[in-house]
Amino acid sequence: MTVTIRDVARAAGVSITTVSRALNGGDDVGEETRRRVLEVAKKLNYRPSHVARSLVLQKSRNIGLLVSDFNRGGHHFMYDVLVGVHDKLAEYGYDVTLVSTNTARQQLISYVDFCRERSLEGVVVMGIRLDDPYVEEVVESTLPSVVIDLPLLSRHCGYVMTDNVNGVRYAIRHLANTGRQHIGFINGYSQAAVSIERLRGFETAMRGCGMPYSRDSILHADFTIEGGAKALAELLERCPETDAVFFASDLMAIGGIQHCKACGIRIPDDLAIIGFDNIELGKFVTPALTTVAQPRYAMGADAADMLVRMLQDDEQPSGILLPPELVVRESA
Amino acid sequence: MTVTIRDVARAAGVSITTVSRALNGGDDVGEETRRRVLEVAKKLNYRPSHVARSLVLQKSRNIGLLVSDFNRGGHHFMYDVLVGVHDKLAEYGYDVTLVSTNTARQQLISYVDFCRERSLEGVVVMGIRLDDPYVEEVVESTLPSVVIDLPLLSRHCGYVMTDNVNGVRYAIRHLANTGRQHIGFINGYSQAAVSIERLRGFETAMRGCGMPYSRDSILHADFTIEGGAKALAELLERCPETDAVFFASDLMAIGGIQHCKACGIRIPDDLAIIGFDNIELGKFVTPALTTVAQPRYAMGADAADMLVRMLQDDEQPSGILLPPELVVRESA
DNA sequence: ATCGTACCCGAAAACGTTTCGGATCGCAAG
DNA sequence: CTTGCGATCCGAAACGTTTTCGGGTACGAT
Repeated sequence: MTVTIRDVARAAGVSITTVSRALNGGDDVGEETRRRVLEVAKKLNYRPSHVARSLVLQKSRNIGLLVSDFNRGGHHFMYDVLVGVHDKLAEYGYDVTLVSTNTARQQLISYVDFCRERSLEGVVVMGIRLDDPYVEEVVESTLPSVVIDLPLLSRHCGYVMTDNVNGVRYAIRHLANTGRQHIGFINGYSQAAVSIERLRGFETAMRGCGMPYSRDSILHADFTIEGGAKALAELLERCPETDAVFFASDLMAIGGIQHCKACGIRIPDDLAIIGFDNIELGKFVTPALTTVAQPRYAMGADAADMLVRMLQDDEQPSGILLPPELVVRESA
Repeated sequence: MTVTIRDVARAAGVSITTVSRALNGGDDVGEETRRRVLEVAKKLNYRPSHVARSLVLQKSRNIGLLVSDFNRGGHHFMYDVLVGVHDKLAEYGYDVTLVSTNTARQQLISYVDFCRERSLEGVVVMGIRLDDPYVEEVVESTLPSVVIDLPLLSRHCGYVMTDNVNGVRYAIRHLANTGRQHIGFINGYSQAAVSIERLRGFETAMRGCGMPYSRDSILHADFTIEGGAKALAELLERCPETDAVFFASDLMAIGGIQHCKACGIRIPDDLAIIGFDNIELGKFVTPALTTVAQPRYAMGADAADMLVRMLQDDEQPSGILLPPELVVRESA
């Protein structure tokens, strides 16, 4: 049925050793023989079996893409990162297999064991949170891994994330430059690593602009539209003088916009709004959302790149911060 | 380093044959022996090597998810389908590896060969078009496959798609029921299979409602926002009496909305608009978009399900039509 | 004593590769 | 004539499993 190296050897009148060498560019095979072997291999449409090769080489050239929670909000984010990871890995000749944590299978065994079973050489992790039970495993295991959006660094674990601190600074600076005086901040789920970073960014940026702010003007929501709307309502009740709000995600910002529409608050005249993420949606809400863009595809590609360098050149893992970009539209 | 079946055998004082049998539930192994083997295996944290097993069983329990063009518009669509495919396959104990057609690697060898190299047992295909060179390969190859959104049926190839005809009918019926008299249709890229289906749906639905329409009121665009806007402009020029438009995609419909805003056309008073896809965006544009929803996750899950049944029970492939749903919001 | 019958268990082949350590040959050098 | 050597090739082991086939043991019946 399937044509093996033995078939090629027989058809070319040489040993399988010679076929292997001829195909893999080994040096001790005659020029004439190599030509014949290549020709026969092509005629038979021979494809070397990756699983047999993996077995003997003890390398699968296969890496896992671990998605901690597949059906969480950030579709766009996940998808773009995924494509970035795939493209870069394909470029290096690696395959990628999907690994999710929320299927019944993975509940039973640890994800490291899951990868060991499949001889995955490494793994790119995304969608994980600080309070996730996986964090410990990722950090301590010897399985090479790169985490997206969570600053985990160890002997075998690196990370790539957006430079949230500077991203927030761009936003705050823009608000200050356009004359806003009382800036509120609606942050995300407090156990998300990005929330911590963005809070730090907010505080340093405010201080950098010499702008006073009170604890009252910093709220937490849950990254959803409804959460954003509710949080904004509370913020405005606490601090009625607020004339600008920075949301830690576009979805929450859109919730904010909806709240304003419902209350007759004019954007950006009465209140300026800036989000974070640059989801496609933001371009189409009215007013169009000013936001901080993350280089999603690049995050995936860079993560893959770092993982490959760890595997091939056994480079030390590192932490990479990718520059965000302020996208000014109508809402601020 | 890694613990193999041999280590377990040694530690348990039995042969590797017995270990294999004990772990896989073979029947001719003593109860006491089995207990001991299981215990030792657990203590050593033994994980059977999938690649070794794949080699001897000649089955990889691994299926490919072929994405014809990763970075085309339909992010949401692709992602949801992907998750559906993954979840269902995980449930059955299959792994899924990503296969894309637009990397340099896949340009060199056919996708069937790509799958053969990796011993993939089957493949779910999405994002493919009628004029795609892959179509022929998918249909003719003996590699079990299920195609999303393209009605390809052969000995080893089935498909699952939304019931576009009925989806369109729901939309048209809604427009007719709300008193619209002159309905236009802006279709997508003509080589997309769904476009053909949707055109068919439009024609039968219009006839079903006893509503006259001219060829002039049917236009083609390219599934993009800009394309939708331009197409609507031309439609209104050709047929100024138009009081409702059905777009073959939400993105194009949103383009239509933008055009209306720019021209001062009121929605839905002057013009009713309905889209197709139910992308997240539609909920947030103003006016909120009325649209036909596709069961994206279910499409992926059903495709996976069918593929597994082909593999395990060698069932014949079939064509599955999933019911769409009309989501009425503000634009019609 | 012989036979049959369960019941356990192991040796070895097989899956398709890569690679190590020779083997053969021709030819130049001693 | 031996020796050495480069060039070219091959045999066989190894990777970690599953499975076929057969061997052994114990026990009861003939």
